[in-house]
Amino acid sequence: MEEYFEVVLKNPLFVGISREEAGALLNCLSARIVFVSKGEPAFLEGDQAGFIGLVLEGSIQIVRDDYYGSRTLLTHAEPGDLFAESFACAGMDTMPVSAYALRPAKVMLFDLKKMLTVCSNACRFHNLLIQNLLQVVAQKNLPMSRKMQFMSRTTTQEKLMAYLLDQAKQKDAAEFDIPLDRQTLADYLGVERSAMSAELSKLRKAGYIDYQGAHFKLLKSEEV
Amino acid sequence: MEEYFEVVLKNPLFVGISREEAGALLNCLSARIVFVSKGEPAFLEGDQAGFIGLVLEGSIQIVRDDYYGSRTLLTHAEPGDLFAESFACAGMDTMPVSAYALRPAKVMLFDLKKMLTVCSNACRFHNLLIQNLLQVVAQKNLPMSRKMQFMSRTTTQEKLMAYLLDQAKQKDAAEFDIPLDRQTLADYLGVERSAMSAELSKLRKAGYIDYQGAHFKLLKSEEV
DNA sequence: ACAACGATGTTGGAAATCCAACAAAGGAGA
DNA sequence: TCTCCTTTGTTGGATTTCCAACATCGTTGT
Repeated sequence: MEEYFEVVLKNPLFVGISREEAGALLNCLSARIVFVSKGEPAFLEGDQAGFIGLVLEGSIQIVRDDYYGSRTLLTHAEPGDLFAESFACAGMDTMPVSAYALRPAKVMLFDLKKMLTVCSNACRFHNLLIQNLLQVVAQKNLPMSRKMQFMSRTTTQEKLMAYLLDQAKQKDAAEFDIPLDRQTLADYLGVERSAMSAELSKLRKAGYIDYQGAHFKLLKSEEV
Repeated sequence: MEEYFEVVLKNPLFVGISREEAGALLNCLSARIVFVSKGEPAFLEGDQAGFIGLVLEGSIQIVRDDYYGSRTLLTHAEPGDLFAESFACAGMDTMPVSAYALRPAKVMLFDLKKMLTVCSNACRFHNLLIQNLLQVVAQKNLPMSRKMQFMSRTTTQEKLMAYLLDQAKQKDAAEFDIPLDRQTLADYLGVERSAMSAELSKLRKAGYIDYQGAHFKLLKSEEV
């Protein structure tokens, strides 16, 4: 167990917990470690929910099979990442998704109930943990609703401008660097890369923006 | 205060709290009621975060002003609805959005700290409240990520099929009623209504689905 | 029954997007 | 420096979507 303290403690769920306290805490939560062979499931849709996973080694893919059985990748958890926490915290009784090991994986599982209930040992961690958990779950909301704002615009130009204006606002400057390359940005906005590049060019020609590589500049203050 | 117990208690945040307990609880949380005139802000971007709002009367709009000041509507809270809870729980120090009263409004404000900290009276509610809050916040994630799955498909047909397959799965039946009318569905999927209607027709002609009004039937089991 | 209205389906041209293929630019390594 | 390779930009044709306008259908109210 001890060899994984570092990976575990770097997760935001455990901020405020020291290495010395980790052992007692994990024990109190009756955390258990599970080995998952490559391609095998960590859990399957329909399995009982109510636990939170943390990847220690390898990687876990969360997938959803549709009505006819064809599969969509939802997320991807690497060492240090939590998974299934939204489902557990939302109070679902069974999992609406499945989780498979993309590579041979070790995952640590926590029982949510244990985390929420003040333990008999009256250890000081529960309150801290619950606040951390709340924060972790809440913080997932923000980037998602932000992304939705961009994606729900109709044209590629509008998506781009919404994204760039948001970046400008975050940096509080009309000139800034974006953290995504073109391909990643295109995927993020849900458009095709080359079409997006073309639209960027148009926006530049029209005098709305200027850019070079990842560096962008907003020029006009009118609506686009 | 008492006259609002009904609105307050119907919110999922307070499940498990009886009408008799409400007074003590709200007192313990030092909940305060604020009146907001039509068009006035309940709070502004940059204001200190750390509180949760609940609409008692009227309605509140959450808006975001972009870098140049043009405004986007994010959400809309009616009596009984919470607002700003994600920002507070995510631990943001200042609000990234503003909230205005669309109609003259009364809102109840809770200090998040008070909610998270076990009170000196050792009242039994805090634990319950925190769990409820966690659940409320987590449950916001699920519909959002679901919607994202649909919206991120490239073509309208794919969006429609993804939506319909999801409905089929939820109802666990190849035949089911959808809860949205065409216009609402189009908005939800981020496409244009008439174009969507046309695509529905094509899918029917191609033999993938059949439908009449809100009643849909999946026909082929191959990929679309 | 009839008119009025809202929701849905259909259609045709304009516009935007996708897609594939290629050009250009920039970096990393030999 | 010179490749090789990745990233970014450009282009043209096929496809899809948007948009506006209108047709159809069912409901509601008179």
